[in-house]
Amino acid sequence: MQLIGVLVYVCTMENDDIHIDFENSIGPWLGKTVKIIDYAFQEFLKYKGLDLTKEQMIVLKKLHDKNGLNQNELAFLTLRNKSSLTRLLSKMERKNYILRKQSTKDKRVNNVYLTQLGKEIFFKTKPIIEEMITDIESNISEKEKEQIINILKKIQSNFNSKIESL
Amino acid sequence: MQLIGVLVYVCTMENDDIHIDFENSIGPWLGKTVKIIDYAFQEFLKYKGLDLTKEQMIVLKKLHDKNGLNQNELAFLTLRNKSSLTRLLSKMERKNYILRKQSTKDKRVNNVYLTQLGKEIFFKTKPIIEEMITDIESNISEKEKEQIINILKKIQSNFNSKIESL
DNA sequence: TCCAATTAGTTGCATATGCAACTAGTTAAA
DNA sequence: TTTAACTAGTTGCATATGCAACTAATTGGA
Repeated sequence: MQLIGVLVYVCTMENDDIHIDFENSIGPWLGKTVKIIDYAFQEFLKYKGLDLTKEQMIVLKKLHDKNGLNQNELAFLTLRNKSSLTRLLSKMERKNYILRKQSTKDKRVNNVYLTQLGKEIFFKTKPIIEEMITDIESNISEKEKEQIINILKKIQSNFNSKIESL
Repeated sequence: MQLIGVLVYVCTMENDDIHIDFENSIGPWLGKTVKIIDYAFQEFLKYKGLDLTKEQMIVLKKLHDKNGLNQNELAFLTLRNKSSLTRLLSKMERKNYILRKQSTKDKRVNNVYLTQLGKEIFFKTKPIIEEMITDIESNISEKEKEQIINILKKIQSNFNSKIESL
């Protein structure tokens, strides 16, 4: 597992940047943290023997919350491009986790449903999600959790106005 | 720009999840924030007419900090797999931003250097990096910046032990 | 000295992703 | 009603990425 070395290294790495104070800015810290979490999640899924990516898991979860969402809605909820979603769903359909059903009201629309297998897979994945959440937040106080989420909300809103103005 | 709609939507979205408290956990907030930042960054680079991805920019920056790093070191510093780095460098070499030079001391090693063009591109990119950092941190106080970086460090260290124990 | 183990980098195969162009179905306006 | 504009989803082309298997070079131990 090559990346582990990388992660350990980076996490103990101090600022090596004397040109731009890049490593002491929020952005790079966010990026690294998410990379580490994503990697751990993927490892964890593999370790538990689940044939599933993090992205596919999120789709399963959204469908578990509300079965029959259409692809547009799923793309919105999972924060991805509709073409990316198309291909994600195709892979999941091939594995028989989900099912596309053309809407009778509007033939352009596909409603997406969990299959029995998809439900089972999600059921197996749920404790992993919960454990990931616990792991991320261990050693983090309730107050810190509030703090970080508030700061993240602020950052996001900074970019909403930014993107709209482009 | 399709994603903009997505971003605006998601950022005003409240917790729709009654099964697992996923949307009020740190993980998903981190993920969304990074996605938004990455997207804005990419848009910004395109807007400025730079033929460069965020990933390539990071490589340029690392080489600007220390020209002649080998691929192994670059992979470490940029937190990516060596095979991914190989291909990233190939694309950058094709664009004549960087140059691989085989080490005479150890013929297995490639030292990587910025070309003149690579230096120019980095020079043009630098203000964009600085503006991104400013954007991310606007409306964020110095104290909050410290807070979030500390929390992120804690989260990262949670996963160091986790990954090592797998 | 010579062979085994290690190391740096590449490549095949897989995933995920965005944009732009496309098809097909729907809506709205002339 | 008929056509233009829009919408949902797909596909081609591009990027980035990880793992495993590979090559070539180096190192270290018997």
